[in-house]
Amino acid sequence: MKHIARQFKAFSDETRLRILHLLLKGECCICELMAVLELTQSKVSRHMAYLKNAGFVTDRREGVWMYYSLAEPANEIHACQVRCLSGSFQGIEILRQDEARLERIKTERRRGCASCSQAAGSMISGSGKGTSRTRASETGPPKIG
Amino acid sequence: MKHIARQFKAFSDETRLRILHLLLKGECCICELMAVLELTQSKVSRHMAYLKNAGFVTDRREGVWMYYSLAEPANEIHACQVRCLSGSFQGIEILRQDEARLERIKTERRRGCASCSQAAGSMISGSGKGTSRTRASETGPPKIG
DNA sequence: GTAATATATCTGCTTAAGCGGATATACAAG
DNA sequence: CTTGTATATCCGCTTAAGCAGATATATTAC
Repeated sequence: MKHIARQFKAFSDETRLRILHLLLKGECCICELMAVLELTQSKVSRHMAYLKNAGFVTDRREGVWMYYSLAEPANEIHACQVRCLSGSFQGIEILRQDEARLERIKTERRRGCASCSQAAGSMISGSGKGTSRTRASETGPPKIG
Repeated sequence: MKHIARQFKAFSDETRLRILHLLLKGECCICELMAVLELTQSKVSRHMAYLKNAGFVTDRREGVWMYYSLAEPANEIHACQVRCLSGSFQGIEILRQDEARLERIKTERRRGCASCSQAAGSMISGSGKGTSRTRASETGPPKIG
């Protein structure tokens, strides 16, 4: 009973809904979510912990990067909740925008540009580094596909 | 978007889930919910206001009594949410108990016994009054069917 | 009008969420 | 080992939820 309330509570925050919506499109890492939703690192991380705790999300480490994706539904209730969530996302403008931005960012990454340097600061302060390859992108973790 | 978060938030409280579960079985008045769930009057009333505000519940006045029931789904999202909710209630022991208690209380009412006298106090303090008919039950508003 | 009853709302309080910013941890590379 | 990067967690704060108890409103009966 408490668990059910907790599950719905996971859906009761606008930021978490936007995150879940992006995860419906596929696996994301924290830095992608930060970039798409323009949120601080701690905020994204905290919400991911919440969603993981509620059982909706799983993570996978790949080097330094954590990749998050929707968990396989544990039971019919869980599956129903996710379907319901997905249905609720129809026709919401801000979510369409998020999706477009995510695609752009994923594409940029494929072309070798790092969407993530140091959290919400050093990329801006060290402005030259944005276009030049970072060591991180050379070693390749945020490659997709 | 905010609206969706708010709707799910309506499902994120254990008391509200229990109330919604009872309303799935049919119309109830505040005093029935108080009796079944053993809650204070202000607590039930507050949650009803919340649910009404979120669009899940409508009310109907009949004399002094307010009857609450699930609102007709306003759209497919709403309908889906209610289906999902209903599915989430399967096999939860406390909800089965609530349901049984509701049936008992509705039956008692049909036989003329008042399940509601003054809110959570005078019925207990004035212990003799519990079994004797109150004026309210003589005039008959909480009759069912 | 008064009295009684059912429900709604306000008041003051406690607890939980959510936040930004700081710090800690985990991993990779040298 | 040190350095750098990505993420997680802690700290202090602010705001929202939820609560009991008190009060207000609405309706009925007289």
